[in-house]
Amino acid sequence: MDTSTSPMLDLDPKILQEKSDTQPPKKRKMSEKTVVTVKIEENENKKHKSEGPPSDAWTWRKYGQKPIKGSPYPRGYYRCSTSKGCLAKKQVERCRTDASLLIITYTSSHNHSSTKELKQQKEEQEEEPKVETTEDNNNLEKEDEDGASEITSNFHYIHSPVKGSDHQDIIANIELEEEIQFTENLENVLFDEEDKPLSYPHLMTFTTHKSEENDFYDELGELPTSSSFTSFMWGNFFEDRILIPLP
DNA sequence: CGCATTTGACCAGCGC
DNA sequence: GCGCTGGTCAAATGCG
Repeated sequence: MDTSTSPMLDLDPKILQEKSDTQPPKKRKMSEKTVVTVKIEENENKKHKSEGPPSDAWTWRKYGQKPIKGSPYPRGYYRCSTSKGCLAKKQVERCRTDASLLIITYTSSHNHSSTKELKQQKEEQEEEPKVETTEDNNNLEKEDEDGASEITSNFHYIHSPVKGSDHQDIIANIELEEEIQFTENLENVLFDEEDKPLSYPHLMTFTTHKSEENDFYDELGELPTSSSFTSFMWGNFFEDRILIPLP
């Protein structure tokens, strides 16, 4: 990893788009990366396990997994399968020294709306021609404004200004400051306009199926394949993401 | 039967 | 130039 990436970079999604378009597709040195650290509190000890399958937001298809040097945990490679031509990808790995931390690296951006958004748009169009743009930003912001609930999720979301290989230090530093903020964001995103919970049942204490899978991952040190919570991350992504252009 | 996941092989960038 | 490592591909397998 690079030790020279700056955490304070342009956050304009438009710039992201432009850069992505002009950058040649290289295997490494991707044009933009957004790194998000997710803290998974396992105090319930796999009891809540809950990784419900993705439904509302984007769906991700796993296309690879590789053991990462220096980390006991493998890194999973996911591609957005919501839309055929979507270039969005993400990498999910566990923090080397703290298995309760997931480091999610997003690459590229979605060129489509999430299924949830599509549904929302459709409903809006049918019921009432709201004067509202269909841009991702607006939709996501709208979500953010709605529904504050008291969900204290089992995840804490932490933005990580990627720096070097030592995520731990960074995480330790930013966790206290940003945890609160992310908890708030999470609460907001978890609900849509009607205060109905969105597709993050696993974030709540509700128990759904797929629990065995989570167990399996926990035991093997694998990464949760559930994409719903990372889909949520995309929601926050547009507001708080950190772009990390590589040199 | 179709789709998602798994997993080993392959390819290419990067550092020495 | 070579070796290492990360990232992607694709066949096999599993699941709904």
